[in-house]
Amino acid sequence: MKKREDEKFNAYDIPLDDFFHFALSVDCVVFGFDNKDLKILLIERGVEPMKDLWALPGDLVRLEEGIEVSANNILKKLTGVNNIYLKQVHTFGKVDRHPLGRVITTAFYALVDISKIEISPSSWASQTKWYKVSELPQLAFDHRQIISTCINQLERDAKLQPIGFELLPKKFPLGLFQELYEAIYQTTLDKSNFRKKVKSLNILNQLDEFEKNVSHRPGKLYQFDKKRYNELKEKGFLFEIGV
Amino acid sequence: MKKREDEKFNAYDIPLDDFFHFALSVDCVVFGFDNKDLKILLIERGVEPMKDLWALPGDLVRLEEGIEVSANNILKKLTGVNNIYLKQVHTFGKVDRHPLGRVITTAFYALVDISKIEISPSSWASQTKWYKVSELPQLAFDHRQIISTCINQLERDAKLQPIGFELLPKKFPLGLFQELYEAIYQTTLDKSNFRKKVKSLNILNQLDEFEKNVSHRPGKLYQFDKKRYNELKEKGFLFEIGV
DNA sequence: TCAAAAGTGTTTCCAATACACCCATGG
DNA sequence: CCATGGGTGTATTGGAAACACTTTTGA
Repeated sequence: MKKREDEKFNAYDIPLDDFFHFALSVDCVVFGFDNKDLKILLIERGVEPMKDLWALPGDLVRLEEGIEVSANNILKKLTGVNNIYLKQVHTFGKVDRHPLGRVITTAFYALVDISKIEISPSSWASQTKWYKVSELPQLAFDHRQIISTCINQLERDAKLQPIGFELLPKKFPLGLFQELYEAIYQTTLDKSNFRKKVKSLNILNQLDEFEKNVSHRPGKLYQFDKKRYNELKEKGFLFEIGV
Repeated sequence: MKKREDEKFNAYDIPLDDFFHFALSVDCVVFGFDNKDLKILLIERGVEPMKDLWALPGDLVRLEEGIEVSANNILKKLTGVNNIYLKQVHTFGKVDRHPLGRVITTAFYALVDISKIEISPSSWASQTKWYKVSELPQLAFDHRQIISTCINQLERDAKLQPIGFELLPKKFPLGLFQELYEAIYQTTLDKSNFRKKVKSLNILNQLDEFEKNVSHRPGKLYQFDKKRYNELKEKGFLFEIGV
């Protein structure tokens, strides 16, 4: 890092060094889908400030650490899994949003297959819990707003990208797929029409396997065809699913 | 601002003060529409680093200044106009993206009516110029990437929101409106169908005025009906214009 | 034999698309 | 009188939406 003590900069003629006193944090809105509900993973903070309040998993970024790397590290700590699907959504920078100083935070959302993930509380989290998006507790900082922004973004993204696959097991019946979209859009969809539409997208592989241990006719299992999806995406193809 | 010299924080057990050495900047991708082309406003940097290179208008954020406020101030300086349409797009935080230290930057795009805006170079800009998006010069920092991200975002937004109105004069003929969307989507659209679609959205007021001084049949002028737009938006109405 | 969800087929209807044509103005 | 873009009408078609129906499993 260069010396910069007596340089001037910027339209205000303020010593350059005065600008280098921000902290940057990363907060992750981790979405999961479970039992017909869209859920978010929250932690109970184990450190000050706002100790014991529910909050988003997040952390301060170190000076030599990239933002995306930092977000990935948080999820690695929490789930043990690397390279979870992450999308940067928005940066929140209100002057007084953090009691310790000028901390701006960049919010990401993450999508995980809730059935495959084991959560392990870490140093800054004394507890973790999946909350339904409709039943969130009181939250620290401006995390309520962050969540709301991320939910909106997820809804918009879900309409144009086959994002849902990240939230489901590798193999899944179409009924589950539909329930997921019903949870995201908070609505109900016509079964027949939903199936026709999804199949017409040509990004699903039908398997020769069936659901097990269900008290109704077992559904065929499907798999996301990522290769085919990327081919179509190249061509500018749109994937409108649901509403 | 609180004392924090000897507190500890965060999973890494690093002194808290070590985290407060980021700088934050704001960069604006200002879009305008002129003569059938989508254009971006660039400045020639009048200050180090990267002096004399073309770059996005932007500045370091002061510690006591909000991010959005900072973006607004930049545009105010540049155009003399307050409350220009601004949208936060993405935050870029690569560790080595800035030669003076760890500077992360939040990118916004702005939409202006190019015919109503007078640009005045300010302290950090020795020159300003509107460039076609297809003919950009060499750019400072990672500004090429920032622009590319903002163009993508604009394209996506234009499909779902009547963003185009910000780029046009208050009163405009439908032909101009169509040309704008053709510039954004880089395609041509069928005149008759475009008109039908736009009119069916019910967010345009037809005026009793006509274009002047054109060497062809003058077109009727239209105005954006913001009130009606907001009503429909409340109801979750979608505004797909063009492709 | 009942509940519950899988899975399919049909009809209706609207909106996207393609395309042809006429109109008004300046030069 | 022609080039230019404004402005309108119509036929076709594909897909969205609504809804009825059959199938397969566990309990």
